[in-house]
Amino acid sequence: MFQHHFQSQRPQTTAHLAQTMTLLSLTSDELRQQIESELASNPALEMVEERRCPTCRRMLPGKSPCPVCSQPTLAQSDEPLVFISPRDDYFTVGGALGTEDLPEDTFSSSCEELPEYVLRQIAPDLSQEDRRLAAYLLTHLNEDGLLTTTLFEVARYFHFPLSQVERVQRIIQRADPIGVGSCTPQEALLVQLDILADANPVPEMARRIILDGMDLLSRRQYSELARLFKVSLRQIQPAVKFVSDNLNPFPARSHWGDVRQPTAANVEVYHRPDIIISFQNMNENGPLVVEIIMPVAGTLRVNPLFKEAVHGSSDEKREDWKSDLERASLFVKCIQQRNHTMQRLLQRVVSIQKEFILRGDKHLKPITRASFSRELGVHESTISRAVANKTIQLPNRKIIPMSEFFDRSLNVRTVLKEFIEHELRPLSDTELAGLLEKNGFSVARRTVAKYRAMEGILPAHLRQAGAAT
DNA sequence: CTATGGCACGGATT
DNA sequence: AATCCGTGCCATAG
Repeated sequence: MFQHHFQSQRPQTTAHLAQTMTLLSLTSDELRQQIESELASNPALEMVEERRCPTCRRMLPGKSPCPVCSQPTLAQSDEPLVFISPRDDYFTVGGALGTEDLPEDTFSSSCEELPEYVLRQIAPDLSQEDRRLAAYLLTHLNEDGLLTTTLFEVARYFHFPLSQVERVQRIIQRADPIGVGSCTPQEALLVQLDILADANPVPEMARRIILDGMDLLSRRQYSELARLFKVSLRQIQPAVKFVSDNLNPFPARSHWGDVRQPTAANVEVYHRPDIIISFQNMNENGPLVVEIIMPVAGTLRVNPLFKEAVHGSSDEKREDWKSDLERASLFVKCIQQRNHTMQRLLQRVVSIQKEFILRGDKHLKPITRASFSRELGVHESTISRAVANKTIQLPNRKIIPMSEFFDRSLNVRTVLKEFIEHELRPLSDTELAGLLEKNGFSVARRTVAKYRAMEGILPAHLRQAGAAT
């Protein structure tokens, strides 16, 4: 039914469908490459710059007010606000379109708002002069929230004494993503540790392993670490756990992978999300704003002048150009199709998983891709493609793979973890299964065991009793 | 006998 | 069509 409508509305070839499918499965970064190469090879395509929001620099299609920071409009609807957001952060840094040669960590969309966010927190406490300094420092952060220049450079640039720069840096480091503006991950950890130490007891080993064992720590070579300090593995264990649980060497980055067992290789860390969810106007009670990133400097369209010219001319080139036109319009349609699908998908997903987004893992509703495909009237595989390989940034700056929205067991695992954390005596898997059952999660005993393993929790007889946090 | 981990089957996902 | 994930069944450890 909808399928028919869908196809008759767009009487395209199978090529169209195929291309849309391909585009759908691309991440924003890959999409950028696609668009760039298409743009370069096809003269009929052009990019039109959009108007920018004066405050947040987002590009706004049409004349709509900025959906992210416009205060008054947009009623308090419960529905999330989903829109396509062209972001050219990737380009402005390098100046040119080819940014391939830029180092990985030059910039990222996720840190665009960070400087402003931090500055807003600390600005009231700063003098005019320091504010300028802070602003400068904050524009030299990489995507991890670490400084890309040295304090010395900055001091020289401003002709300020180094001590002054250091003072401002210290203030920045204590602002919200604690440790932001540090020069190294190590420094960030130390700052975080200091701040935590004010309020809570911290393992005395923690400071030492960060200070002298940073190298080994980051490579998770704990036994080496123990040897370095001439203590047993058991003795440094609490400190290591403390550090990995509570500290984050990349202040702007959501999570530091999962620091569990020494499970061999590096854990994947995400940056440059494909989708960003935030609160409208940073208001925690406001509606959610969902940006689907289009990593280009505007909107793509068929160049009307080119079209005109082709119709007018009778060159022998005319046939070539006609095919260019054809291809261009096809490409644009595909992009639009992609965006449309993403938009509808996100609208629904965010609306359903709002609790999860706001309150955390426990509230994830186990939904399936299949149910969405029915709801949106598209094929299952369409949803799969749209979800696969994409990452999404939550309002709390965590970046998670989009597939997490469809994790069938995350909520159960989280609750399970809580039970085990709060248990008074080590509960067996069977008991845990029963406990979960009572709370509305019906899982087999065998599955409890699997989840435990997934979370790196030891079996009951190896856990020590009465672990209260 | 109880608690767990290994293997394999069926449905969901890709 | 190939792969992943939750579960049931069974062997093994305590």
